[in-house]
Amino acid sequence: MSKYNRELAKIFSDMAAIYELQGNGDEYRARAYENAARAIDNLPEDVSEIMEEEEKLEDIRNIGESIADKVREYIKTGKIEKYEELKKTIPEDFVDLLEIEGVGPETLKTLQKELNIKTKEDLVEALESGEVEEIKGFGEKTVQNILDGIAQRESAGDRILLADAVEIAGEIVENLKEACDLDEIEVVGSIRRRRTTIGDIDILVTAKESEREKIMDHFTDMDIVKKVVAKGKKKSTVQTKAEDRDVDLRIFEEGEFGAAMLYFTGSKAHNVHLRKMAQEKDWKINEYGLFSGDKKLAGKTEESIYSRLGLPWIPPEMREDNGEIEAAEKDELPDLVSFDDIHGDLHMHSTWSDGNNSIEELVEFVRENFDYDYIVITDHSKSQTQAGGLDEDELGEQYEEIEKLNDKIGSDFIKKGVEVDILPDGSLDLSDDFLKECDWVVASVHRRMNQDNTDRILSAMDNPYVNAIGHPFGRLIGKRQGYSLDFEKILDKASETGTALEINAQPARMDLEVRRVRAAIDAGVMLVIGTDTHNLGSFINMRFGVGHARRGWATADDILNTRKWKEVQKFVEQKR
DNA sequence: GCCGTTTTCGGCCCGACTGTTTTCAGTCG
Repeated sequence: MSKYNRELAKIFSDMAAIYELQGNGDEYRARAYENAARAIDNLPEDVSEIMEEEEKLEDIRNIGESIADKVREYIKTGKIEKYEELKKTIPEDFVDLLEIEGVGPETLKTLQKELNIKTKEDLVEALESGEVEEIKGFGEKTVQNILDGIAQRESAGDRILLADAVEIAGEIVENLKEACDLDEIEVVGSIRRRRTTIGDIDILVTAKESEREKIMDHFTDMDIVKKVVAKGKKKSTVQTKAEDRDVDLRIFEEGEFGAAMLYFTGSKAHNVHLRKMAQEKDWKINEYGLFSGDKKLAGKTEESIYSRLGLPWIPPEMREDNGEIEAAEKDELPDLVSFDDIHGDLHMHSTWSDGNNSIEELVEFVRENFDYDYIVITDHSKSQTQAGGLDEDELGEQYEEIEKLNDKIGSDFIKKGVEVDILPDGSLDLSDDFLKECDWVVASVHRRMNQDNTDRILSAMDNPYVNAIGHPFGRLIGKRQGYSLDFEKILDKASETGTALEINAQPARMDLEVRRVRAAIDAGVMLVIGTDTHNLGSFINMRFGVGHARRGWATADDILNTRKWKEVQKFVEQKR
C-alpha cells in the first residue's frame, strides 16, 4: 500500500542529507531530492499504482527523469544502486545526527574532519571532553547547545498530537493576552493547518512598538518555560516544560500581519510555490508583505496577498502544495466542510459499555454545548468483553431507556445504534435480526490487528445493515501502525454497497488518514465524522475531525453527518 | 536534480538570531 511511498520518501530525504554532507557544490541537488521526498510523501496514491496505470511518474511535480528511474528501480529490485553507493561515503547513522537541533551539515563536516566523529556516542564524548570547544568557530555555548539538542531529542518524541499542542498553545495565548497589551494574536504553523501531529508551536502577535520588549520579556519568563533558546526584538524561541516543545513568538506591525500569517502558517512547499508566482511578476514575498521593488503591494491580510497574485484566499488546511494553488487559479477550490455544518455525532459510548457517562449525561452535555439535531449511542457489542460489550437482549434494554429519555425531552434526539465487532472471519458479532432494528450501525475491527484485514472488512460491508466502517485502519499514532488493507478494494465495495467510511476524530486515531480521505472523496465514497466519545471532554474532538476532513478537501456533501436525520435515514434505507 | 506562458541553460525563498567573530557563517523555519 503506502509502503513504497514511505520507504522512497525516507530514501530520498536520506540521499538529500548525504549530498548536503558531501557538500561538493551539490546543495541544489540535495534540495531536489528533498522536494522529491516530500512530493512522494504527499501522494494520495501509491507510486506503484501510478506505474500500473501507465501514468507517468515524471508528471508529478519535482519528480524528473532521474528520480523517476530510481523509483522504478526500487519497485523492481527493492533497492537503489545510487543510494547504496552514497551510503558508503559517510559513516552509518551520520544522517541521524543532522536531526539534532543546532547541528547542520557544516557543523558535522567540520567535526568529522577535525575529530573523526562518526556516531552520536563519539559526538557526546568529544563534546564532554572539551575537544570540540578547541576547534576554531566553536565555543562553550555551542557545545552546550549541541548537548541540549541531543538531550531534547532523547526526551521528546518527534511530534505530539494536535489536541495536545492546541492545549499548550492555548495556555500561552491566554497568558500573553492577560499580561500584555496586544493588538492581535494568532497561532499559526502546522496547528493552524490542522496537521495530525505537531512539532513546533508558532505564535504571531501585533503590538505597539512600546510594548514589544515587555511582551518578549513576559514570553521568555512564563512558568511553563524550561529553556530560552533565543530571544530578540522580533523573534524569540522557548522550550516548554510539558512535552518539550519549541515555541516561537514573533512580533509584527499591523500592516504586516497578513504576510506574516501566510508565511508562518506554511506549509513551506505552499509558500515556495507562491513565491515563485510572485517572482514571475518580478515581485517578492517575505514575511512583511508582497513587494514590487521597494513598493509594498499587499500585506495587511492574507486575502490581499492572494488577491494580488490572482488567487482567492486558500484555507490553511489545504496549504500543502498538493494542487490547491492550481485549483485556486482555476477558481475550483472546494467549499470545505465547516464545524457549523455538522448536524450530529454518529459514534459514542455510554456507561452501558466502556464509556464514562450515562446516556442522560451525554445528551444533556451535547444539548448544552452543541447545536446538533441528533446523536447516536453506539456501545460495544458482546465480544468486546473487556469493554463491557452488550448482547442483543442488553441492547434491547438500552433502547427502551433511549425511548424513555426521548419521551422525556420530547423529541427523537437520541438514536439507537451500536458499534458491532467485525469478527476474525468477517462475520458480525450481532444477528441480522437485531441489526435491522437499529437506526445506525458502525462496524469495527478490534481484534487481530496485525494481519491484512481486507477480506474481513469487505464481508462486513456486504451486510445490508452495516452503515459505516469505524476507524478503518485501526491505527493508534505513536503506538500502533494499524493493519494493512487493500484500500482500492475497500473503496470499490463501499461505493458499490453504499457503506460509509468513518473519520474517527480521536486525536490519536484520525483514521482515515488525510490522503485516504481525499482518495475516498475522489472515489465518491460517503464519509462520516465520529468522535468515538468515551467521556464528555471528547465531544469537542469533532472540531479536529472537521479540520482533518478539510485537509482531505472534504465539502459538506462528502460528510453524511452534515445532513439532517431524514437524509441519514435515506442513506441507511438505500442500502437495505 | 528539477523546472520553463521570457528560458532546454541557469537559476533554485529569504530574514532573524546566535555565537564567535571583528564582519560573518551557520542554523532554523
